[in-house]
Amino acid sequence: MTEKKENLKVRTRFAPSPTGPLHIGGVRTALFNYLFSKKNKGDFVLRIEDTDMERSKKEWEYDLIKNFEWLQIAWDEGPVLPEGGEIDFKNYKPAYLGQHAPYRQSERKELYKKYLQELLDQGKAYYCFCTKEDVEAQKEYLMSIGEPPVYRGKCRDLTKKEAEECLKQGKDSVIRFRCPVNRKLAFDDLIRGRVEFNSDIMGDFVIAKDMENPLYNFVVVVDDDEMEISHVIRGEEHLSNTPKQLLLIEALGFRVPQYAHLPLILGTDKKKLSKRTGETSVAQYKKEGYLPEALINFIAFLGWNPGTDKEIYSLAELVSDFSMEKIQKAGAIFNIEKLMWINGFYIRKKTLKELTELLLPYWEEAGFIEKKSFNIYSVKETGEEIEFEKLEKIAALYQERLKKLSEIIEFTDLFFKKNLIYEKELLRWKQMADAEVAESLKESLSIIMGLTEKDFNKSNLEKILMAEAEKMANRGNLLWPLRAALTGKKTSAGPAEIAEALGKEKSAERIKKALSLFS
RNA sequence: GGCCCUAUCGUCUAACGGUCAGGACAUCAGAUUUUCAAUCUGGUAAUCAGGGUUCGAUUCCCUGUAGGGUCACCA
Repeated sequence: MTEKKENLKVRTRFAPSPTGPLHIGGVRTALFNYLFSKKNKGDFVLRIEDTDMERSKKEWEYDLIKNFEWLQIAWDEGPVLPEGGEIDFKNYKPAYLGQHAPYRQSERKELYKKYLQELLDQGKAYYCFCTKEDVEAQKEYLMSIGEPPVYRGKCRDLTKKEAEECLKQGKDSVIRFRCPVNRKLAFDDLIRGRVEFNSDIMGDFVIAKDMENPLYNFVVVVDDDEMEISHVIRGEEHLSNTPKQLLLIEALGFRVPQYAHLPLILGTDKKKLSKRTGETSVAQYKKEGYLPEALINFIAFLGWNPGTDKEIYSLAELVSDFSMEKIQKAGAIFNIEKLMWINGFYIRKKTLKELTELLLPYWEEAGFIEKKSFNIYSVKETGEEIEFEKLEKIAALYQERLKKLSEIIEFTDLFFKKNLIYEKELLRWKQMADAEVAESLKESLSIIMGLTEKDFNKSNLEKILMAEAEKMANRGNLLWPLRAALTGKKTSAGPAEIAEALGKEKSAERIKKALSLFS
């Protein structure tokens, strides 16, 4: 039964259930499957496990595909988004790419039925008519005496005739797998090495509610075989499902794939990453302004590393350097600090145009600007027009300050607001007296007014400003009140660059406003 | 509770059985700065415990401890 799929093409799969938003753990599993298959010139398959019709939703399936598109993780086979705009989820059906379509389990029921019937006919599976309550009570009892809580009902000894009789009477039933007694089940996990289980710990588990509703452990085995999956790479939470699947594979006469159980991604509480201990949905990270390349780079390094000091990796580089042997065995805590650092790094790497384009939706979302025509936006609060190049200048000021794109809102509101609201005290640098602050602002104002519209740029401003500032006891005496007047903030980029981005008129206006606080 | 998995700085991790136990993030100090950021320099910081095996264990073995996963008519 341990005949391996050697010499076969490498084929991996990611098989999510569309029961919620795509989460980080899912991305990691998908990523490693993708990397391994690409590294080995193989195929990567996406299969939608929607056998649980109650919990599965097409919206989630759509969300999943959308997010992978954003992450740029592409599959060779599986569902792809239909062309066109609005999605009607009631009738939503993806197109399928590949030889083994459909890739949705809900559309593959005939296949499962065939194998289910086969197991039933061979007596390897049987109908069970025990009530949920009875099974539950038995489990609790077994647990209380320290035995494995497995099904040891009587239905396994029912003759086919008796079973048929019960079926005819319309008794509630499920289909169980006849689990062999005291069988050693071993496999060589690519990450963990040899792992052994005894068949007695699982009892006769349920493989289908009925002929129409097969369950996870059964369908996985059928699909993986039918789709010729060579390597099953999945989270460690599936480790204990493996012996059940091994048994099913044997019963159905399938070939055993190679298994690789990935360490879990942990929350700060060291438990499996969940909503409680940190954001888990990819969509949320996207919304906050994490770049896909940062997320991929970061997630790849959760439980894997190339064995060198290189830490910045594109998806393509990951493919070429990936190796299963370098995968960690222990779980890894999702460390948001490092993600932020990597994200900041990738933000700094963007061209100004790219960055500005990425920021546009955030400014629009915040209600700062509105697109008017190609390259022209209007500032909503003032009605002024602002062209893309100007927005680029603003973006440039914050490129090295951003850790995530959404931060741009709090950084740049000053460019889009009519009036700034701040305390008078903000304008004071160290121990300056009121009169000194006013004097300083007047000096700045005259410098600004002294420049023509044409000469009003960062380098000219900096030259004059610094020359003046040097004359003072402390450069801050000139620079701080000016910067504070222009921005209304404790922290920001330098005054010259802010003034340039703001423009002469607006800069002057802001200084006058600040000055008015001292009269 | 049964079964299974795991264990190096706070975090992610490197180290054919021989290294001053290395790197990155975070942190601290310094340089640069009007502020913040970025950048540069430097520092603090780890082999879970106890037994073996060995000339020599972070590394191999055992026991313990701790953490995690899983025991559905979910996946």
